[in-house]
Amino acid sequence: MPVVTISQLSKHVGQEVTLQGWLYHRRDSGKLIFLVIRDGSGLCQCVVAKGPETDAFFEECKRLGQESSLRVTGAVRADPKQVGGHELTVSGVEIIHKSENYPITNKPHGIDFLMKNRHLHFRSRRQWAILKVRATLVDEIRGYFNRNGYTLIDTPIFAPAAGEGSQTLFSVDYFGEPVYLAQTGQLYVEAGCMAFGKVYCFGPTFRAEKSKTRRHLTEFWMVEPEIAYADLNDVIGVAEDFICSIVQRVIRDNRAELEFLGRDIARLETVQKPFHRITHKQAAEILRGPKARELLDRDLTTKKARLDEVTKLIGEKETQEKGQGLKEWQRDKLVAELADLREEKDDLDTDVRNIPQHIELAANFDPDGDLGGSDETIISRLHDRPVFVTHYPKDCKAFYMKQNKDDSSRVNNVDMLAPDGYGEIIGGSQREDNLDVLLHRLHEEGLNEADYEWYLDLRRYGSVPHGGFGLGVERTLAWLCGLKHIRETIPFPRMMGKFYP
RNA sequence: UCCCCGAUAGCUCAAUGGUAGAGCGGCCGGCUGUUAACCGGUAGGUUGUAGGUUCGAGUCCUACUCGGGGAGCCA
Repeated sequence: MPVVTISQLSKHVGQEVTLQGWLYHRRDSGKLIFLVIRDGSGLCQCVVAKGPETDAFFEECKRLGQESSLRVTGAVRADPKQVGGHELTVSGVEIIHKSENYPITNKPHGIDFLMKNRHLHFRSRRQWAILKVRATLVDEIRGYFNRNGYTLIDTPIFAPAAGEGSQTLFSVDYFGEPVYLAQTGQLYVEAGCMAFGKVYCFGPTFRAEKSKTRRHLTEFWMVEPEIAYADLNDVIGVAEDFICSIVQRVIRDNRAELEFLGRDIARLETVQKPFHRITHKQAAEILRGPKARELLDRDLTTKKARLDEVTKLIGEKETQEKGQGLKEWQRDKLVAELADLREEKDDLDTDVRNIPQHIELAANFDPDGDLGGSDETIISRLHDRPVFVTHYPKDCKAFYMKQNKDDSSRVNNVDMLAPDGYGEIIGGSQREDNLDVLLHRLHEEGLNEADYEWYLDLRRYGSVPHGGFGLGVERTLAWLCGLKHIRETIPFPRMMGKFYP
């Protein structure tokens, strides 16, 4: 009997095939058993009817625990009502392993429990869908640069103390000497572009910042292209083209997953060239101006109204839930609705508490300061496409960024803000190619020149204008999938104080 | 580092300071088309830890531990 994957079932309608997978869900009804099988490519309901043909395994199937592994043979039937659109009428079952007491059930679980069971958690549909999109995203990242003449340069993960300066890094004992886990491959990739013209590095990167938010991981993946003979405009052009390419590829290859995740695909389809381009000065004007104020005032009013509404709904549903004579499914529905409402209420509570501060921060925004998280959200929400913000004050940026020739207080850098408040997913710049200016900036930042000798060589031997950017894979994926929390975007998230499993 | 919230059965949650409960999951039984199936039965607890207040603490107070969210910092 041919072994096929569930994703290929449409080619085998009417035929007898074998599936090999795991039991995702089981229901039985006396003389019928419904086995929903998962094989990594999809889900398929397999029906075992009591009869002479199924006698050998019927009773065993009835007791089979969730996530038991098995091979199922049967005739394929198209059935649009079923998950995946097909159903198998079972003629044979081979049980490989009986699983008992699988911890993750079809009822709601808390996030702490799910994260402790992450090694099992990503067997479930939603997590599976997210990680399928991740695989496409990663493939397109590599594909985009490979197609466009970039050479992959792998940069070291053990890095000497000299990084970008201020950030907190993880320290490792390296034969008795302290080294650090790399927080960027950027300086190395600059060396690469002088050898290969256009290069990129792609790998994990590490930050020891004590950030406990839905946007932070301590270990995350970043791709960093670097281009010789490029100015800021060239860098922005590549970033724009690259983002469009990623979005189109994911829409094309993962429409079903995005739909399952409830992502508004039409919203993603609006990601087209050209993106908005504003300078940091223009951003400051927007933040301090009436439009930002109006947006936040409107936000506060609607959120307050919704908070009252949600609070009232919770009260009503709690009363209903305590009432008598409810069917179980009615109670389940209420419990699920209550959980959602309580979560929404928590979010609204924090928003209502934070918005007045955001109003303050925006109104008093320092034109010579960095954009805060709330400022980025305001800017991105006032635009219908991704926004490039350029020319930040040099004091809040890294030493290697190219000083602007018209305004020496600014640098030729760019941050790209994703739509819908997903924040900064790209940060890049043209690099300082003048040795004297670079040395001056290095000293200004209080960095040790000796640590950077090799890097300074790049400006001594054939220095050219060049630049590049870094894109955070997990934040990008959270945006593409419309997720609230970055921890779902990576198979085994590493967060402050968490490294199991 | 700072601020807010939380911890009760394997899981999700209840319990005006007064006898710790329900649903799911497990186990046993019933049902030929179920979709988080349904119906009946059954086992399952040192209420995060340590103190304190009280006749009496899951509930109030203090500290700690762990978790969630946010600020700062960042992709």
